[in-house]
Amino acid sequence: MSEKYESTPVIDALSCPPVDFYQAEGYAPEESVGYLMRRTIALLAHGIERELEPAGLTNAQWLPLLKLHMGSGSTAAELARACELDAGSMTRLLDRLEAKQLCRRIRSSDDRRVVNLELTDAGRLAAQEIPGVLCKMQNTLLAGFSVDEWQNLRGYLRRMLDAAQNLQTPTEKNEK
Amino acid sequence: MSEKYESTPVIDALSCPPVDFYQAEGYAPEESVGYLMRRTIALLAHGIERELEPAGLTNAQWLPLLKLHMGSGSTAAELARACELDAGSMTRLLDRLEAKQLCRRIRSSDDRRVVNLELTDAGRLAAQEIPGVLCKMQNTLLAGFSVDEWQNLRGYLRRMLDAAQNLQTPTEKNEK
DNA sequence: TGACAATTGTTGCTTAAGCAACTATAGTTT
DNA sequence: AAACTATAGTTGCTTAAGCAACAATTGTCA
Repeated sequence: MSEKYESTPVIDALSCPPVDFYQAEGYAPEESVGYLMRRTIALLAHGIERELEPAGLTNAQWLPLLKLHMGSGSTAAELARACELDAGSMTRLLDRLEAKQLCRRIRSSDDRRVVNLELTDAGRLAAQEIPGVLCKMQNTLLAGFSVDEWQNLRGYLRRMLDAAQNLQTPTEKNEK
Repeated sequence: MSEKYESTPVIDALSCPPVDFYQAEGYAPEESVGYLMRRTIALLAHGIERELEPAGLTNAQWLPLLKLHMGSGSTAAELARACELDAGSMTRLLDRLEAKQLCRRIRSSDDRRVVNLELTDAGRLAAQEIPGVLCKMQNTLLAGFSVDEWQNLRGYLRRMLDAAQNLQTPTEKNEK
């Protein structure tokens, strides 16, 4: 994968030529899309955490609580998968949520391995605040954007995310 | 700088009307720009970590080492600021870097509070690998993008980051 | 039925970030 | 000079994520 421009690069209307946007020599990190996204997400997360602090939720806790509220997973394992989180981390996260009286653990009777999860009234109340905060914060980020710009942006992000997914295992050529 | 749309909101060709892109009712998290960016950054970080593992660097460690190599800070406090990191975290991060023989701590003689930092030969070698990996990974994310699209994207991200910065203290109206 | 495999949840370990308290040193003010 | 203020670095605490090991189940297949 060393030679990027082998032989004659075919440039026509359909195939976009492979562009190297960033190069190791003279690389300025603080101008890269990675840096910009990273900083933006960090500030966004910080803002969300501050808004949800009165509800007793930390940055790590609002996603599981929201997923629980939306019904995307009613057991610990399901919830961990839905949040793309380690099972061990989920155990301890649930410890903290339970300590705050936001949810309950109930051993299942038909499958005695699984723990069913239930929101408490306080948990439901806290969960209801989450979408509003997420929307408000994101609308703030997009202040001044036109609908077209917003759709362009989402398209770009979608494409990058798709590319990032293939980035996990870049060389799976050795499977038949 | 607080009131953007004072009195009667003027909507003409220049000022874009305030659009609420997201609303609490029927909010679908997995389609929002926040979610897309978060996932992309997570996968990107994962990929970078995997690429830098042979160099003995974790995700938390490559930025300080790079900053050190670029000369953006030669003391612990400076480096912490450059990486937007807590001073206490920096202490322990340096503990680990030093344990891996990637950098050295040297007490300054003119200001006996400060600790000057130096890369070891191994540290310099590891640091040199970082920009290439960052570029390669980001170019992968942007595969298929035209230069125009890339510049549009950067513009959008810039604008969001600027908005996110003001999001830190949304109501600083109470200072004279 | 009995051996093996898979799943679920838990716990211990390391890395890591943020906050508060603390010491040591340096600079500033009266 | 003495008092204060600020800065630099460290350490203890909590929250947190990922990994490996483990026990308790459940499912599968010979």
